[in-house]
Amino acid sequence: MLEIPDKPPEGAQKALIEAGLALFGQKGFDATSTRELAERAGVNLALITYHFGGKDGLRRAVVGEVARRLLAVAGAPQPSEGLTPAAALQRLQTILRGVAVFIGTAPEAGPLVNFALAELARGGPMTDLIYEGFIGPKHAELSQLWAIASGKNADSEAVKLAVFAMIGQVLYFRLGREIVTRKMGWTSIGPDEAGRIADLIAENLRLLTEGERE
Amino acid sequence: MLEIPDKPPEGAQKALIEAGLALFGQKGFDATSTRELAERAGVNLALITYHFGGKDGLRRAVVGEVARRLLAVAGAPQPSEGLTPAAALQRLQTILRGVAVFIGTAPEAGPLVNFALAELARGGPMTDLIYEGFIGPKHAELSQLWAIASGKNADSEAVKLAVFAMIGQVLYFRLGREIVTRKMGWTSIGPDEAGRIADLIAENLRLLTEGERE
DNA sequence: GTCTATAAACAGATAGAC
DNA sequence: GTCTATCTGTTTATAGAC
Repeated sequence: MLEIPDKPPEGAQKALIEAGLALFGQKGFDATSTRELAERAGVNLALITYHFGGKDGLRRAVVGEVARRLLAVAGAPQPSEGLTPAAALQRLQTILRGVAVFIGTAPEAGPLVNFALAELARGGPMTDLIYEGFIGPKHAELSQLWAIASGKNADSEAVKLAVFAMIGQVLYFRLGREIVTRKMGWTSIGPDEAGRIADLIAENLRLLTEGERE
Repeated sequence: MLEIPDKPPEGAQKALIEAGLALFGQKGFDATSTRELAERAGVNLALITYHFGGKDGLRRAVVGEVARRLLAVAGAPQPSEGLTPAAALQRLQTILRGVAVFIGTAPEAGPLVNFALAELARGGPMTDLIYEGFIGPKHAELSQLWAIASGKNADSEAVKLAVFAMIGQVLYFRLGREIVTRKMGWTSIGPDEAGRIADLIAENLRLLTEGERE
């Protein structure tokens, strides 16, 4: 059974997971050899099998670590009952701004998000862990906030789809990072650029939820 | 020099490109062996090297074919001068609805989009071809339409970013297809579901552009 | 252009010493 | 827990017959 670890790993395990996170995210799982992983982690090749049972076991461990970190970035879900529409909108904006700045500027965000997206796109067995541990609860929280802000029902199809569209807006700035920087004439996405992206998304949220309320 | 082919390939080359499109998109480039490619294409293994110079040459050929098909789906850019804001909005909605339905329901869309996104996320040499041949021109057209519909300047940062956010909304419904179907309680994304997604995006476009105009 | 046969390198995994 | 040395299968690429 797959689980999300409570505590960060240590020693050789930590080094291997770190190497897996970087290399899997950058080059993809299949393009990364066990020898590369061991070299990058500074440990012996045989330790992959010893600690994780094999390369695929390391993948599972990396997924668990990804879920753990995403949860930390997104913050624990908070009850949203009793919020006014304006307060719900503000909390939505705060959450998405934090995510936008994180995926735009945090050095470790690139491989982490790339790895998570690749796992999700494949729809393989790792999807479950990422979904149940992170996306499921977070989506529910966002849906409730969106429902309050827009005056609609949290369980309605419109609200659930709207939350997906909102997530897509944020993620594309990581996935299409090459395209974005090129088209915008930026050299990279730093704090300034991530801030402007966050501003746009926050404003879009306001327009969408207020428009829905009328 | 990489080029977008004018005409579809034939014979063994076509069969190999078709196999590459399906397998690269589904399993990823590195996870696909040349033997699988040859078997699926129904041709001899050695023909990959003969026709494309190796596995990586086949990847290039597949990218060219992807760009060719995406161009065909999105349609040739049309001049947008003289359009009223309402007409520009309607054309935006038509284009995005077409793309949403295509990536939601076309059987070949999954591997094709997955492959293109994987290439873009990697930011490797294939990015150039996809960007210059497809995304660049299309983004310019969408920006002009958005500018007219929202009353802003097509070269402004706000408009260019808004177009990226819009593209992200559409793409996530393919990338996160597993998550979407699960969360929505759908068994798959068929014409009905794709239509409802398109409706949402069209409505979002209206709210965003009209909101900006005020 | 297409095939068979094979080369040369690389993959992931493991036995056994320490 | 960590290491060396090695096994076994697979990978891509190619030489050469047809």
